[in-house]
Amino acid sequence: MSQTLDVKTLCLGVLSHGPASGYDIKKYFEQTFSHFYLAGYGSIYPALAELAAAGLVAIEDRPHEGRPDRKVYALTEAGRERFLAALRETEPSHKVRSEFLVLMHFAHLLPPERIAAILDERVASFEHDLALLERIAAGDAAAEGGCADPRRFCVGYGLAVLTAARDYVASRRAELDAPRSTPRAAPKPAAVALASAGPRRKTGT
Amino acid sequence: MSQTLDVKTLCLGVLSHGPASGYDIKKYFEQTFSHFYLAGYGSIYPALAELAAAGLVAIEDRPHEGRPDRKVYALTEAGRERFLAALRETEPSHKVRSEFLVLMHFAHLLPPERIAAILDERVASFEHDLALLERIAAGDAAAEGGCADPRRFCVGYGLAVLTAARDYVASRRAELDAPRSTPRAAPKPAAVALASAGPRRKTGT
DNA sequence: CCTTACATGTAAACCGTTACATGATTGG
DNA sequence: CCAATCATGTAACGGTTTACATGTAAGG
Repeated sequence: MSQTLDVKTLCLGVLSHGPASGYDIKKYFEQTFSHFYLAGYGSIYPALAELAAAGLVAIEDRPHEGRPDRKVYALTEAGRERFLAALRETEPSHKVRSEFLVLMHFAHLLPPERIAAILDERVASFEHDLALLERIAAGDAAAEGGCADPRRFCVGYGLAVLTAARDYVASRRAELDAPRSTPRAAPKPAAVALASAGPRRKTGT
Repeated sequence: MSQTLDVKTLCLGVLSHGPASGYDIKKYFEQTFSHFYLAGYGSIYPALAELAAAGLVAIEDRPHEGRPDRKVYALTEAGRERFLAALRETEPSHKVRSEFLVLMHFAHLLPPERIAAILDERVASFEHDLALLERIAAGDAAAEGGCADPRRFCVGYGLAVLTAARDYVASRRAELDAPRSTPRAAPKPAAVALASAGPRRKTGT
């Protein structure tokens, strides 16, 4: 079992939906994988070159005037088999790398304005991602094709998790603006429930 | 603004809580950062060596009999400043790399048993992480020190997000065992609700 | 006019993971 | 007796990110 799925394999995966250029593949990554996998041109183009050298994809050159030739890649039978084999051997790991949470862990070392700015930015970012997913969900509902089904899991996952994340961060952000009432007084049930899921009354002062 | 926070900087951060050995630091990473940052010995030890060479940490050698000498690292003033500067310059990014979601995206290419196994494993993994966070939350509540406060945000975040993730995956897993009712009937309001984050009564057995 | 989108690629730097190497003590 | 814990480190490998390099066409 290989722990990781590299860009090369992901390119095969994208091409399993149909032929595409490197540029198209990048677009696909951005639209569909953006909330769980990232790849830039710097990894996609070399990956495609290696795949072509290995006979896993076929290239069709479509000359453009002015623009560089558009190279359209298509999965070969060998490529399809390789991709299925890779899926079979891949462990379903799930990793987060969050500078945001590290910063919040060390929040006591940062000025309050910075904390507020960080939280604002994160809420905005989550909302941006949510908007993207909602557009996809709406499109799927309209299309109603069988092919939309497999994607739905990931979209639903993203909506569920991002919503929870946004709500949590937003509620903590709101606390920063209204700290006067109870700097650390007892009840404040909403915040408590949020922070720990284990209700915990601070024995005030 | 540097996009990323490397292991070197994170070591400074851990040491800002007090002196520790490389071994201790790894433990800290596992216990406290596990759901948003990973680091192994292979990156921690070289990082500490570089930090020492740069004068950002001081080493105190504590000879042990039998065991290799325990090297306890402590932040120097220069180290503390460097860490604060790094925090100031760090963007609060937040990235996910999920082989799990990639596999689910291509679920139509995998046998149903595999899908079931993947979902089961992921639910188990989320529950493992949740148990860890709940232990921390419980410990914090007991300790009740001022130092617990900054950590609380991250623990609360983890609880909120992991709970949502676990619930979503578990509900989808349950559907696999009871798929007969509506293979592809027209409206299917339940499925829509599910895909968009609604917790959902399992249409029992 | 200027920015965005289209379109492909290379090279080097940077980092992290993995595997290797060593070895005593404690608890089941 | 075997596994886990304590404890540190190196070297090779693999992979991604970043910066560089080039150029047209359409739309605001």
